[in-house]
This record gives sequence, C-alpha cells and structure tokens, in this order.
Amino acid sequence: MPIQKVTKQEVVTQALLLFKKRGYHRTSMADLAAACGLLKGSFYHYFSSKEALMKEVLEAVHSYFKAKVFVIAYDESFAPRERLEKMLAKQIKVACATEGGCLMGNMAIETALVTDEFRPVMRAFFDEYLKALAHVYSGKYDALKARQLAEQAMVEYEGAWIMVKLTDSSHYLQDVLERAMLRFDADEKQ
Amino acid sequence: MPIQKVTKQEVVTQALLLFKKRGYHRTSMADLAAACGLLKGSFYHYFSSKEALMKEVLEAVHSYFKAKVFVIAYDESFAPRERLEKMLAKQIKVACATEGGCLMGNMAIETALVTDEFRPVMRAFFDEYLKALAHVYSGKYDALKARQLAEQAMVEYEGAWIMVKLTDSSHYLQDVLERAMLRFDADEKQ
DNA sequence: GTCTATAAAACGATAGAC
DNA sequence: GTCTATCGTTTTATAGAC
Repeated sequence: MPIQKVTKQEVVTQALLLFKKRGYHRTSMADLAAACGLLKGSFYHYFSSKEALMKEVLEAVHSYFKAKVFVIAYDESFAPRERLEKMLAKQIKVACATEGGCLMGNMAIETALVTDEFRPVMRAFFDEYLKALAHVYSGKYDALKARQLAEQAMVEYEGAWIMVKLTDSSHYLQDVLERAMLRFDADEKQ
Repeated sequence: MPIQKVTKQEVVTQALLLFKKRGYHRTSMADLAAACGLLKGSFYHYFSSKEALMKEVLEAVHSYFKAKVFVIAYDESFAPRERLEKMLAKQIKVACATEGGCLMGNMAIETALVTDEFRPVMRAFFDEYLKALAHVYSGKYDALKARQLAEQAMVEYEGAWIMVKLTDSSHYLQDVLERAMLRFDADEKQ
C-alpha cells in the first residue's frame, strides 16, 4: 500500500468542522481537501462526490450521537431526571466544542428545500433524538406528554442556536437546559 | 427616459421568495434576474451586488414585520393575551404564505459565521421581535420573566421550522403558539 | 511489473460582476 | 452578452509500496 496522507476517518472529521462552520454550499472541495493537506482532485479517491461526503459526515454525526448522547437516555444506572440533565448537557458540550452549532439543524435549514438527498439521514437523526428525550420524560409522564416535552426541548435547542450565532452569547443554550429540567420537575397537571 | 420593466420593490419581493426557498448561496443572480423577467445585465441597475440586494431584502422584511406583526404587541385596543395570540398567529401566517420558513432565521444559520454583512440587520430584527413579545408578556409578568418568556417563544418558533422543513407537517408551529398561550395563562409562580 | 494515493492539469458549467 | 474566477468533477501522470 502506498503512503496515505490521511485516513478516511480524518477526512470526515475535517469535513465536519468545515461544514459546521461554513455550511454546505459555501464550503468548496478545495477547502475540504486543503484542510486534509490534499488537492481537490485527490479527494475523489475517498468520496465519489461532495454530496456523498456530506452524507457520510451526517451519518458519522448520527453514529456519534447514538453512542455518546442518545445512549444516556437509556442508561438505567441513573434516575430519569439525571439522564435528562446529562443528555442535554452532553449535547450542548459536544456542539459547543467546535464552531457552528448543530450540523443537523444547519443542514436542515440550508438544504431541506433544495435537495432530498440529506433528508433521510437528518430525519433519522431527529427521530432517534426525540425518541431518546421522550423516553426520559416517560419516566414521569405519559407517552403523549413525554413526546410533547421532547419536541419542545428539541425545537428550543435548535432555535437557541440562532441567537447564539447572532449574539455570541451562549446563555440561550443554558436556558434551554434549565427550562427542560423545570418542566421535568413540574406537576403533571397542566 | 428608458422604461423600467419592474420596480425595485418588485425585485426585492421576488428576491425574498427565492432567498427564502433556496437560501443565499444556492440562489444565483441569474435565478433572481429571471424571476423578475430581466437580463442579468439589467440587474445591476437596481443593486450594486448580491450582498447589497440581500441586505435590502432583509431590511424590507424587518419593515414589514414592524408594520404588520410587531405593531400588534403595542395595540392597546386588545388585551395583552389577545395581542400575544394575534401576533404569533400573524407571524406564522406570514411565514407560511410562501415557502422557506423564516428568512431571518435561515440567514442567521447560513451566513452568521461566514460574513458579518447581514448581522446588524438580523440582530435588529430579533431585538425588536423580542421587545415586542416581552412587551406583551409584561402585561402580566415582571420585566425579567417577560423577557425570558419572549426568548422562549422565539427560539421555539425558529427551531420548529427545522421539523417543519424535514417532515412537511406544520403542527410544530401550532404547538409553539399553544405553549406560548399556556405560559401566558399560567400562574406567575414557577 | 502491479497497485494505489497523490499531484497536476484540464474539463464543462456556472458563479458574480460589468 | 461578456468577462474572469471558481465551482465540482474527471483525467493523466507520477511516485512509492508491494
């Protein structure tokens, strides 16, 4: 085997960083290749197209969240309330670790009405995300209410990123976490 | 004097439709000109650049919301609760009238980390939006709580669009409205 | 020699600007 | 319409590991 400058894994990681920060259409293959120390032509030995690369990035994000975030919701070594707090805190921590917020949310906004290519993986991500959150809330609420609370936490989180990006102040994310906990603690009635 | 095929107003309106649906980077000047029945060359008679055009579109949206949406919050001929419901319903109606959701939210996600050009007008929009919502909630809550409730309604609304775009089901927007009303009706304590 | 990851060059299409 | 630049992509050539 000839010398390989980077692994496919590293390419996906670099692409994730760029796509998160600059979006899909504003990130060129030359940018992506340069981030890996390659020329854009060489890039096609790893991926057949920019679209295929983005799909792999989205799938990698989904896998990561399954293994590191969603899994918390089903960890019975913690009480439901603790799981909720840990899962949301982990999600915020992961998203804040690199620039650009939530890639899935960003791509939904940027591409959902332009191409159907990424829709299945994005829908699968948010489906599992909502199921995980609803599972935690179902520790205290009935299935319908749990689902509603999950959807509420999710849309609050995604919307908060708009304000974070515009104001560079991250308190909006912490507020989402706090409100999700308050709703967990609140009485079932109303 | 040469005949002007379309007014600047109409160009801004057509651009708004395209930018909402396809985003900033995926919309070309040729697309925009074609939507107005103009040749590419004629387009720069109206605007000096694509950036300048987008800025005018964003300002037009801001003006429209001031006159048609935010103004509801300050209309003393209705009770605060009615104003809240009318304002949120109007905002949803306006956004749903054409494809693409909320242009301000879309552009914040797509461009905020790529260019500073649009940030001032987007921040001004959300500032006034939050002020309007907080003003309504302040009919029943203290200033801090009113501001928090305003921020919550706003981030819920923006995040809901992600699910609407991915699932083509608009119940997420109605849920945002209903929860905002429930929070208005709720007791001040907790 | 074969295989393969890279660089290099060039493709057609399309971008924004004039 | 024309310009120049750049886009995503493809092709060709090179160089090193078997």
